[in-house]
Amino acid sequence: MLTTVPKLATVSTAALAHDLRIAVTRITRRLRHVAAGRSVTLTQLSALSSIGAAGQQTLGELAARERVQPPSMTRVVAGLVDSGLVQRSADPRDGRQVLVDLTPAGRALLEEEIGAREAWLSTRLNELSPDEREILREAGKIFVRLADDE
Amino acid sequence: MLTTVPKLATVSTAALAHDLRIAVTRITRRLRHVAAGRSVTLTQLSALSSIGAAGQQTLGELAARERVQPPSMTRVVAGLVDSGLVQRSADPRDGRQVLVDLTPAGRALLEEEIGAREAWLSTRLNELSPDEREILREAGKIFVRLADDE
DNA sequence: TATTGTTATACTCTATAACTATA
DNA sequence: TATAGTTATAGAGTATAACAATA
Repeated sequence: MLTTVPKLATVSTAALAHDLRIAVTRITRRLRHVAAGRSVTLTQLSALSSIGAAGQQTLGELAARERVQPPSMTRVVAGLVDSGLVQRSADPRDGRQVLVDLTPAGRALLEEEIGAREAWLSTRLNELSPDEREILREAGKIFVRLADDE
Repeated sequence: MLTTVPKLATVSTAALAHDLRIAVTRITRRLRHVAAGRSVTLTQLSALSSIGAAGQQTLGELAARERVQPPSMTRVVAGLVDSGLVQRSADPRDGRQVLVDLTPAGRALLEEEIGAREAWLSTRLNELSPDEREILREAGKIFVRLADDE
């Protein structure tokens, strides 16, 4: 069951918001649980993905892209550097800034992660109908748009 | 941008899984940020919602329903009890068990939260098209189903 | 003086292991 | 001995405040 007041769910945006909060909370819990024990955490994977998508960038840019505060990103990057997946270098033009980029190992892991068809979520998605997958594909785009909203 | 390898996103389930992980990570981050400073956290709201939906139940049942381990639920419930939103009582038939239920304040808060049209997510959802809201409604159902999957 | 990033600290969320109370 | 829940502890994820280095 998705909501405490099922009838509202079909008519009210506020109820949809409530249902979505619960749904997102639960799926996140499950994804983090499944991710436990893997080589990178969900947060690290998200950062890795952003670096892969946008290429070498400053830590501040990466924090903004990931919508976290700089101190949080400092910690995430430190973990990735420790794992050999990301490298830091000084910005030759501005000594205050730190440039981050994927190492070859980081790029390999990112691609392996994308291609990991045996992953829990991939398996579950394969059990869905094409229509349901299309819904999730569109929902993912909307979520990212909402998350990026000012 | 949703993925590092946009072309794959339209053809591969694995890539969809990756995109969804990122999307869910980001929207969760945003929702938690928006929730900060409110009276209950997302986790507490989720538990409150489960108690509201299923009524008085044991702590173990609630933990199972929320898909967390009992120690985690002990802490969540302790916070809710401290806030006066949930009450605990001994099960008269089995002294080992603890029954939890909403207090009137808990029920009121849950309903207020559901009806909080001014909330960030509600506002954003209202800016979407009806079709987009329908996608999110369906996606929410699928997420809950996936999260409950064995 | 303003900006970039780091360190220190704290709070939420969750887990496993060890323990207590009851059955 | 088995079960329900709690306590102790730990790790991930995030934040704000204070600081250092550079511009």
